[in-house]
Amino acid sequence: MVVLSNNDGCIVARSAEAKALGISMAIPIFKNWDLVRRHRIKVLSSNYVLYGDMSRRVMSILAQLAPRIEVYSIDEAFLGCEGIPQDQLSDFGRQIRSAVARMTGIPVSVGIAATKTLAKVANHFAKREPERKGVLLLDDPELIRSYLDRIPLEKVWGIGRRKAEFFRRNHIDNVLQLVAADDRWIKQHLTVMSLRTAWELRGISCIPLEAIPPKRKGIGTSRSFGRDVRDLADLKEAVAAYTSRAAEKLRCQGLAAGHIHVFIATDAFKDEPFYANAAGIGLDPPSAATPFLCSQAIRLLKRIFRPGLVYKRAGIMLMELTGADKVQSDLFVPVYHQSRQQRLMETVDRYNRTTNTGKLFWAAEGMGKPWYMRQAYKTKRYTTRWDELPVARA
DNA sequence: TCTGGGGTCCTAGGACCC
DNA sequence: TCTGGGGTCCTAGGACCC
Repeated sequence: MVVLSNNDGCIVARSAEAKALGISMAIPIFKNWDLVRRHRIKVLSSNYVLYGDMSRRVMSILAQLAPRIEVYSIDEAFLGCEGIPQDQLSDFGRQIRSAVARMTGIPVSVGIAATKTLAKVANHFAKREPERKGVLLLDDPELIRSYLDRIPLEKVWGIGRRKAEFFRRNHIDNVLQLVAADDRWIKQHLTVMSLRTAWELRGISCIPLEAIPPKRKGIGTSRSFGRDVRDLADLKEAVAAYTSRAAEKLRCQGLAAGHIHVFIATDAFKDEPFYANAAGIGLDPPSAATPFLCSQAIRLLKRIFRPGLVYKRAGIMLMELTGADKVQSDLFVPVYHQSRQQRLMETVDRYNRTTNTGKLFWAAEGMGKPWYMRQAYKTKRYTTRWDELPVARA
């Protein structure tokens, strides 16, 4: 089985069987259709509603078991192990693994070590070495060395392809050599980011656990189109729909935006000349009202739209975020907080949260949405919609 | 024919201030 | 011949993460 990115573009997840058949990560599906048909590989669109719900379930189990939790991404969390005796850490890992499996059916792997970076190394091997049964504690210096000796540079958290290349050009071919490298040299050539990585690999914590998520700096929504978009009218609909989505995320976190940015682009893979442009404007006072944000977004779109082109992608970014209730009052302009606009938005959001059928949306988003992304192989939202519950057959 | 989306952080360089 | 020192803010670009 393989799972595709948005717009059914690239392969972004593969089952063990698909990996064994030589299907590589992040390859466009159209380059793999032969293999897919030959081996009857199941192809699925991604289903973010389902993933989001399962993620929340897993994270809430972890939050009950661990003293502290930092939810790092949809499928990863760092847990603080304060107060758990050293000789019980492996047991704690096994307990996490079995609780999550029992309550969600999802297999997880657990890496335990003195720093986040080393815990990620431990996890890397917990996942891959069957004899570890999904749990690996890295506390012994010799054990740590033996694993650092075996993990490829680019698999270390914070070292990507470019940095690994740079290290190799400079005769650092292995993580142990990086650990032994000179601090000044690392800082000079690769900034403090890599210096932190090196220290973390030596067991000195430089990246603290963040139990309270830091304030968001920007909220964006962008999509590739499911088919050619040439008309300003279609682009306006798409930009309005993306703005509406981003504004929902904004209000969900109680924020207002002080800046809005719109961008559009043609297909970079096509032979035709590539056009991409962006425009932004400050919003004073900051707002979280969809109609206002949409009107601003469409004004910006008109500034960058060039007729006669085939557009492939558009997006909007909301920035300079502040708490909606922290916005400075204005003598001449009504602010969003406690306005009729806000009451309207809250009513719309509440309706859309509590109803299962249909959705209240702005007419500017359009009805047909011909530009909407492809999702030809979508599974059901099994856990969040009454009408899409899994069916058990006798 | 068909190639994802949403983020963060750091640095260098420019423009400006006194 | 010789042209200061100490700051801030902003942006673009690059690298990384999932």
